[in-house]
Amino acid sequence: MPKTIYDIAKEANVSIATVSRVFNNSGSVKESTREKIIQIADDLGYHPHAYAQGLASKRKNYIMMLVPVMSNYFFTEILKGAQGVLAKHDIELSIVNIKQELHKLEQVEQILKRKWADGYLLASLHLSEADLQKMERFHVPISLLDDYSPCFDSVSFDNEAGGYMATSYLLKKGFRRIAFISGKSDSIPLTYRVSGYRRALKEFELPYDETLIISGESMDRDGFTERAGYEAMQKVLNGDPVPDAIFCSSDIKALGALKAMDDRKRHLPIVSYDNLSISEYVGLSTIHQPMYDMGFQATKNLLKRINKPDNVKICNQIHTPRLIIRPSSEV
Amino acid sequence: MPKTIYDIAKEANVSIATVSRVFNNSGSVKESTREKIIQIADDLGYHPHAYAQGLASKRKNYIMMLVPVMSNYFFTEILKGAQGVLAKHDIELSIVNIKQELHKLEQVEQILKRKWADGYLLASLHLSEADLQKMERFHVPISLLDDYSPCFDSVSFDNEAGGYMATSYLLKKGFRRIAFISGKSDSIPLTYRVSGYRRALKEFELPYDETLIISGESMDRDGFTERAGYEAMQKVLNGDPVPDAIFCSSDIKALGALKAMDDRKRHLPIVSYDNLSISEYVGLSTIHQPMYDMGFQATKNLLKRINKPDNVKICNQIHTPRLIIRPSSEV
DNA sequence: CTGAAAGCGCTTACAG
DNA sequence: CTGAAAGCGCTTACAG
Repeated sequence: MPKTIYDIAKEANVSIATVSRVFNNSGSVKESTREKIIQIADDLGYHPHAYAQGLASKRKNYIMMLVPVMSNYFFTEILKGAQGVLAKHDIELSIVNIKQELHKLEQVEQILKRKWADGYLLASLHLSEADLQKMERFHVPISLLDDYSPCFDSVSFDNEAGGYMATSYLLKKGFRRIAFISGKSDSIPLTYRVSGYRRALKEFELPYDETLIISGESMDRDGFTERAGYEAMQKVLNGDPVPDAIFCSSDIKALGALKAMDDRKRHLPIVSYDNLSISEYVGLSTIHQPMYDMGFQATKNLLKRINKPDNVKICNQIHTPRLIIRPSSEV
Repeated sequence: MPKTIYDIAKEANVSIATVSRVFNNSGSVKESTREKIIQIADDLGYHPHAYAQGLASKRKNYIMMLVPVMSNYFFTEILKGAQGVLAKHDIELSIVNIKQELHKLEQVEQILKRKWADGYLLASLHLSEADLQKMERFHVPISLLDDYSPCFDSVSFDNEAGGYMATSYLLKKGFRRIAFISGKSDSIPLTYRVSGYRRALKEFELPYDETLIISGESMDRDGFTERAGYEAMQKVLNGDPVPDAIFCSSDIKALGALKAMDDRKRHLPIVSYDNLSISEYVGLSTIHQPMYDMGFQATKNLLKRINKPDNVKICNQIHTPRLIIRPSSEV
């Protein structure tokens, strides 16, 4: 039932090679026959089969983006950045969700192996360096986003700087006991944020007290949920003495933390992380990261790598975040 | 460089047919040769090429989900539902973002034509019935989610009932002038919600006043943004007289509306729509829709349709939403 | 249990 | 400007 290149060729009295050429704008085809072929293809509803093209040509004009939990609210911005680049290239993009629970590496390998796409954007996957190195044997273009590796193009954030900025802001306002609402303890970005937090403390000649690093119990989505933030904040408020201020590792958790404070009628200044669009509306001070630009850059890197797999030298970009002050820290 | 089925066959001293059989668990293969082949494939890092398999077998074990703006926060739940079904089937799922700005139909057709997947899940696309009918000529399994059509399997919500529930709840509490914060006026779900709103008014023998249907100016993401909600709420508060209560078409907009009220220090009871996870934490009364179940059902429908394209009769499921009361409506 | 061979729907040198 | 033909990496009757 679906038409093939043969149907079109027969109808137009040309060889399939000619039909192929008009659909690829490759080789020169007489204008009149080109028009005839386009016309016939339209009438018959013909469109080249993606798999046949991919198999025959090695070029798929298709890239895949692998991301954990789609709920990363800032993901929308990354996506827009990617689409900003792709719009002019006639390349399709699809997104594959990598589940947190299972072994991430296996899921990623599973996709790469099957040769679905010309290249892959790995976003916020936070694989270990060792795992990332294993990706090299697939010899497929890969571009990292919100992750760093010396072996791949990457666009990442300076999480240490973010942690430092948030913490030193609170310190400068005179707060001394600053709790850090954390998450899964082996999270790479969180580790860096804690480093920044410690550096700020050190600058103020304050001791690092690890009992101030606090997480909730809920661990779905790596503890990046309102509930986990709520639980963590309850612990904070049970502290003796109660801390002076909070640095929270994500806006979503901060929402939970705010509610915990409301419920206990006890309000501590809080700075969080991500600058989701909702944060402006709940008045949350937070660390902003340029997600759109990241998506844009990472996609550009990938295209470059697809076009010249080896000629381009590895490009590692690091973006510095920005502190945004809103009422939540001005209590 | 990448290995093919021929490399494995040669190494194992068998034909490619045999290798193919072990990778498909089809046909019987002597246990010892099966093991040998698996072993060799592992050593050489062989994995079947998705495109070659798809082209040769017609079966791709791949489905695509087409969705507008990924930012639909409730999308996570739908995705989990879909994954719940797929987990046992060894079928891969990817997500393609359909941009709102451009002609949606063309984008969808572009994907369907290329025969990427065994079937497609169209979620919240809200294409017109006429557009949906055009999809039939691709003869490809399609399952609708948050949309209805007599021509395709679908799982949808009763938006009219949702509008009715929210409105009549406010009416029962004694409020009489109820504003509806809307969005893009041609939105199909919004049209139904307004119908429900009107039905509730009628039951209370109140006139329908279309000046109470209010939208913001911002129209990105079809007006489903905090900003649009903020703008709309400003208009509401400028009303003369100011309405007694608000029915808001989405939680995200309600966040903007709440801020507008805070800024004006004027608090009206509000019920909104979606029950995002954040809503619990900001205390928003809202209409809940069973997103996980929907994702689950729609995916089941799709698999059924893929396996028996014609034998299964079209299944249209409609879910009734549920009102959740929280502080925002209890002012 | 296994192999030879045709076929899936394209692309792309090569030759003219 | 155009065609014949080989090839991309698989699957699947068919035959044994």
